[in-house]
Amino acid sequence: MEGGFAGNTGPPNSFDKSEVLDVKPLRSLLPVFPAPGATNGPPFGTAPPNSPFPSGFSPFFPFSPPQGSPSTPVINQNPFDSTAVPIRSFRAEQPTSNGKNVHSSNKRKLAGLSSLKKKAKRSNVSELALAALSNFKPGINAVEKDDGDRELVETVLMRFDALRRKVSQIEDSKEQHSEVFKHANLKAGNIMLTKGVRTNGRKRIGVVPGVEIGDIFFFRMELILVGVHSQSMAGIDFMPMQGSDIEGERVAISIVSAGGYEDDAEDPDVLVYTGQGGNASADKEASDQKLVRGNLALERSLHRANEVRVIRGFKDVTHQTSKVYVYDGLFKVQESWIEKGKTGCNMFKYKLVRIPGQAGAFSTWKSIKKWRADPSSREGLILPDLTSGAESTPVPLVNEVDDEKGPAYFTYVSTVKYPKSFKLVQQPSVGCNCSDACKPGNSNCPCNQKNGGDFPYIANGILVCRKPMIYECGSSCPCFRNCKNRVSQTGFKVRFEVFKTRDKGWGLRSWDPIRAGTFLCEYAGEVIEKVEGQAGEDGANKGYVFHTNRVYESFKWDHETESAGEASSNAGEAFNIPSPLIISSKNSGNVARFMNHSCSPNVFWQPITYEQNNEAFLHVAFFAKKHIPPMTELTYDYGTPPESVADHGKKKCLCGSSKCRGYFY
DNA sequence: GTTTCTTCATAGGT
DNA sequence: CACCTATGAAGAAA
Repeated sequence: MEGGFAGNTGPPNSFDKSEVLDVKPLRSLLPVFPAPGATNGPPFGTAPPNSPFPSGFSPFFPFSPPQGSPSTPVINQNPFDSTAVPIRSFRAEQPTSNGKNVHSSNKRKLAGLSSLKKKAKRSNVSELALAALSNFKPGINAVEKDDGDRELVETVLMRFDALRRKVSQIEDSKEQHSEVFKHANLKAGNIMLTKGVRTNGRKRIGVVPGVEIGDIFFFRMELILVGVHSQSMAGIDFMPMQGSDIEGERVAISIVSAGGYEDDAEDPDVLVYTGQGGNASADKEASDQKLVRGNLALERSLHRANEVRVIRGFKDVTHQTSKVYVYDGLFKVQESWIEKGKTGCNMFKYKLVRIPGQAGAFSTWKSIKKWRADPSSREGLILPDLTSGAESTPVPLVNEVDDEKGPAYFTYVSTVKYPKSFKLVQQPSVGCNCSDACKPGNSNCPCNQKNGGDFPYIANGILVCRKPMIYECGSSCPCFRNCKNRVSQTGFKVRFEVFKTRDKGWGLRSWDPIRAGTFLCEYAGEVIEKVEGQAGEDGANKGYVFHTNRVYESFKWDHETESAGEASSNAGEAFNIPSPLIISSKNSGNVARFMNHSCSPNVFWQPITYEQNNEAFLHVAFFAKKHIPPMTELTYDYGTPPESVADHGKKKCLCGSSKCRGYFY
């Protein structure tokens, strides 16, 4: 995969580095850290117990609500309550004809200017929009900035991504090639750092509180924000060695291996990492690497035997152009040597060995890669595709825990079916006039207008924020099937797996790493009338029902600015459902029927409508609440019945979160 | 304190 | 997709 060269797990030429490079001799170092005999007892406070996979999540703490605001109503009957900042109504300036050349020739000069001057060059529009987005309460104190925990890490990551999605949405709505900010992730990261919304900002050796092995990231900025690796591009992060008697001694504390150099990562427990520098660039030829900066720090870490965090980066299978990073735990540098790289220049090599006893992360990814290539190699496989081809992506059925051969019989259907008699509560709406695909910035597009002017999705079908209702393009829209406003109706793209859980029956998880905001699937099944007079509210459908009229715990997912208004700021995350909907997946359904309940879930639902054959139908769509590592069980909050319908219908909850309500329905 | 330098980024193009 | 290039920001070093 990484094209590593075979057999390079040892030093082929152990010649003295000081002969090749003019460096201070390192052998004067005394191995004072750590204490002898203490090398094999790393603190595994973050390792999930009793599970080969990252085990889910600590309680999710939503963003702090505005001071004194009342608790959020869950059902909001006013669809236009949302007071989002109206940034999309602006139109970007046209670029100058030779804007590109001017820009590049000014590059050198601009580099030295203050950010203020650079900003002044941008259009007022972008500045206004960004200023509006920057106007939020940091909600993080000095202690939390220095040292985090699981809640803080999750909150910071979710707030970053909410902001990034919003910046990206603004970027998408601009005219093409207009002179606006690019790189939504950098802009969002910059705002977060400027406002001090970060955690674990104090550098440290070893475990980062709240960051667990197997956690995934989609931007280098995210690594900085939670203190895993505080270099925005460089692969080696280091810090001063405390108590060192050597002037300016620095040890490596984390490295990123992401394909930038010829690393050897065949063995999950051994990483042969290439030092930094020596690459050819626009103004420079390839050269020998020097024993400075990160390389020197790694050399010191070899002598000091300190723990080094390893983050591995891969091409994201679902978004070919971008990368996904996995925190793979603690390693130690075991040896180093110099060898000639492909350019013929000397490269430093560092052999890092994984400290034993840690939960698997990269090893899980390697297994998945094998299953992808040969699905029949999946351990415990019962059925290669339980959808029988109904979905474009197969869904294997596996059981690795007991002898059960599968769930009770049901018919697989990919979408929700309304009975003929169903009384439509929504008028069919007019389609758009967009010829090929609806454009995010087109304020004349009726589909955009129905969505309140904001295009609901950014690239790759990522949801920007929750809405009272999302209106996708329907069959009367002339735009093509691949219009970006048809995310939920084109079927799921995630490589799911239905598996037998240890204590909750069958469950759902994914082979793919999932970004926050990713559309997962809809809740398929038959729309039914309320069943009266039977045990529990669902009667014979019990356990396989979705109700839109249950009480769902409110949570904050969107980026929230102070200017959005105190009183109604949460209203945008309540729903506007014209009339309650009950879907049963008892007899027929899709993968959603296997999703279990959790009181701190990683998935949420969102109502969506689009029209088919001149009738508008409501769909229940599921989206990822946060980044979800592969093989992590997918769960959503089942909610509670509006009245205490039947206490005997409740079940003991096994979600295990500290926010667990004890029961679910 | 300020500026320059280095860096296993990204996104969008061909 | 394998490569190209424009844009770009953090932190260390100067």
